[in-house]
Amino acid sequence: MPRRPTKAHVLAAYRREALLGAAVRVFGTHGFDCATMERIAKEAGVAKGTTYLYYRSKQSIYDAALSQGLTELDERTRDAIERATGLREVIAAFVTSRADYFFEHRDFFRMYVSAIARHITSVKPRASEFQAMVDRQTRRLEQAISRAVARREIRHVDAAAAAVAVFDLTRGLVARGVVAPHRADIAGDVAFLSDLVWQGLGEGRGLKGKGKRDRRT
Amino acid sequence: MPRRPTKAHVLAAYRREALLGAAVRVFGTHGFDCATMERIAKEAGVAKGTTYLYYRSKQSIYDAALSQGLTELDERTRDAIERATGLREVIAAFVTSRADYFFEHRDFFRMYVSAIARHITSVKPRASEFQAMVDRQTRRLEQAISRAVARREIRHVDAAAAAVAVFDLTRGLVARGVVAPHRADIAGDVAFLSDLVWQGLGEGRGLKGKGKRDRRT
Amino acid sequence: MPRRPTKAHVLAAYRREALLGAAVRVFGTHGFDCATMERIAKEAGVAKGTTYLYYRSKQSIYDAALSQGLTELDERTRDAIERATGLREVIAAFVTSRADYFFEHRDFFRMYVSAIARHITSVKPRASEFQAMVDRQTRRLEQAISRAVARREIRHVDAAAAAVAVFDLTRGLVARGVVAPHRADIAGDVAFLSDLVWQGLGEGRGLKGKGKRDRRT
Amino acid sequence: MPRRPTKAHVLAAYRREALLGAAVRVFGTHGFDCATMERIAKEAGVAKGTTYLYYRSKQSIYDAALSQGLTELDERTRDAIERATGLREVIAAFVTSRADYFFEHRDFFRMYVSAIARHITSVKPRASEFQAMVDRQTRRLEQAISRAVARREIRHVDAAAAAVAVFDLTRGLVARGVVAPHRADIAGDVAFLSDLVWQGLGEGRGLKGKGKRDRRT
DNA sequence: CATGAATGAGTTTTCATTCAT
DNA sequence: AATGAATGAAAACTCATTCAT
Repeated sequence: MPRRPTKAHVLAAYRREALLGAAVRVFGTHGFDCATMERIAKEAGVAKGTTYLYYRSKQSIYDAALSQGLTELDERTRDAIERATGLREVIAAFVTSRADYFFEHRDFFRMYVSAIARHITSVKPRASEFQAMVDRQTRRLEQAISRAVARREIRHVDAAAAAVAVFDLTRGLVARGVVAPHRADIAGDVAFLSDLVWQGLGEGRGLKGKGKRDRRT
Repeated sequence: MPRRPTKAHVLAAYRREALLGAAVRVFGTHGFDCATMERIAKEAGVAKGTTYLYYRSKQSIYDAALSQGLTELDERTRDAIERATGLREVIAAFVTSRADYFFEHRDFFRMYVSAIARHITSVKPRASEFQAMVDRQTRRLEQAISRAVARREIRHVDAAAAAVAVFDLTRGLVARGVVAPHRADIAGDVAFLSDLVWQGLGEGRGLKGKGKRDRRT
Repeated sequence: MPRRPTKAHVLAAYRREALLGAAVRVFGTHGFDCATMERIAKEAGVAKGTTYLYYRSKQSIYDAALSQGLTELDERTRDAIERATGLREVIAAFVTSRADYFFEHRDFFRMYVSAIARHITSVKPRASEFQAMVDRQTRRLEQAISRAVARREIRHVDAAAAAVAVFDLTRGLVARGVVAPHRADIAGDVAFLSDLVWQGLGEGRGLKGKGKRDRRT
Repeated sequence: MPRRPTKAHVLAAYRREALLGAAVRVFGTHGFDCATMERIAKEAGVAKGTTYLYYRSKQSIYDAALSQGLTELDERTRDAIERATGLREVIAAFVTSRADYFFEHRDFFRMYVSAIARHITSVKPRASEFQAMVDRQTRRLEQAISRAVARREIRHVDAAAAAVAVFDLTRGLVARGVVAPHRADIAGDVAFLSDLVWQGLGEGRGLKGKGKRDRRT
């Protein structure tokens, strides 16, 4: 019976939110291993033990923070893409919305990058869940590209490959912007990448091609 | 009189090499913080204390391993690029040589990615040295692009931006190959990216452009 | 509002006290370098990690233990001297109060001696603070001697030199009592030293003298 | 058949000497625990392993160095005392010769002090041997005092107590000179102490006395 | 619910001692 | 005899997690 937002429920939600924000800041500036529960708790304004009332473990608060950020990011990207018409606009929307989000949440971007590193580093663990979250990020873009191919807006490319290419380019763009915060021409960078890809996907000069294949890892 | 590769010298070189290899494996599969000197030592077939006869600290063996790999990688890329004629071949050579190197040394790639994460996570430390090593990786590609622009082989683009784009695409390609080792069509991926960029850099259909600017951060 | 000796405060004070006591015992019987935090913790009845909740480092608990002992010792000496009238009584009070304190706290004496050795061994470190603590020990005696000279109770001697002489004699007396606990005639020893000095400071038989000079190092 | 100083024997003697000197320097400036065999070896100009050809262990080279220094010191004191006539001269000779020796060998003094601390700190170990070496130091002075009592040169005091008093005063004098090397009036200090004791031992003003007892610990 | 004191496993690093060359 | 590479035990210190209040 999930009704009536009790005072307790409100407080609990507030706490979880505060903890998640603190977690992003601390994990983003220290990395998983160097971050301490003590620091997260202090940053969230609670006692160390309280943290464990809301999250089972360090790993679990890390996962929650990561997941929340990725979901938010995904929503932003989805909304931006939905408003776009034509692949050219979709690509620009994808790059822009993601870059904007990350520049607004630099700590989250740091955390995100280190999560990827953690994922690559260590063959074992719950790879699939994180992988799935990341895959979802390119899903919509991939679909837009497929449709563009179908309606002959662009040449016949592997939509998944093209999507991850845009994805990778965006990540690199943001990474450079985050480590060198003084750099200015983000808008120019975005435009450059969009054009590069847009033109790269057009009917071109003697391409050796690459047929449509299933790209899903 | 430092001549004559003494037996001792040979042994020492062998040990350093073994330790570096072990370090790459362990750092690559555990990350800096979770890697233990004990494990590195065991992996190298020596006792824990021995490690410290060759490297002053955990950080120092990490740095050495990273630096050696990046240097080797750079040399491979340089040689491949030098053999190429025309920008199209240069780009393909860059992507191919790096992808090949990383697929031959997956553990090093893991270590490399986690080094980047470490670099992004934590604004403070000896950023510059690592940054310089990474920058060097794109230097040659950037120069080739500049020359291609000068001789009108491609349109007038920001060479640095184009170079890091290729760099980022390559990294993404490799990352996917490393986490999903079963995937097959590496050659196809390389061709796709090369084409994408090559065509993207050509004289194209109504680009909104981006003038030449200094991209150096 | 730092009032009300909370239950927590009492417990913390108790812990600090227990740890200090344990530290004196362990440092006293093992010396700084051979003492281990584990042993101190066990001696205090807590876990290893707990020690670090109360003292930042091994050095810091050592300093605290030493400082507390020296302060207590100084207070005892001061009280004893204040009750004395005439230099003869002052000297006896100095020797007696210190000897009593050390015999009551043999472990602290051991620690104290090894602190002096540490101070002498190694020219570099935070010498001054420890030196100041030690210097304070002779301050009051020196003043009493000065006054005795002024009122012609004793001959015109260097008060500082005389004070450290009494100080050194006391230390030797205690040291012998501590290493050979069976020895009995402490009172006799004290009397002997007091007399030796008292008579030594009187107007004597053809002294080659030593004028008043500033003795402060 | 200990004859013919072989070349080997000479070399060995030289090595032992060099190692002992190095040991005094290193133990004197670092204390037993912080001194390393490596450093001693380097200081002596040999390899680490070589040290173990001449001394079984760290403890054993420590003991040897200490013992040699104490023996030398004892010989110097003995010679000085033998040349003296009358207790007053004997006392001055004792203080002077020891102070001189220590000021010539400050590192040895440091080592000596830390050896005493080690002896007091740790009830267990081969106490007796070191104790014996130290006791020997006061033996001759004690005998001279006994004779002086016998011939009524001084009042009837406990010779052993008087001897250790002089001993302790000398140690304090030297310690202050060693930690504060700039201080000048060593000669003045020596004279002051000699006078203090000499007069203190004379027939005095209303002493409460202390009978002759066996002082040997 | 919230707290924060307590725990102890785990990590890096040092160094006396050994031993093959 | 001399060397110095190798060893591994030991110790300070950190921090995720628990639990009594």
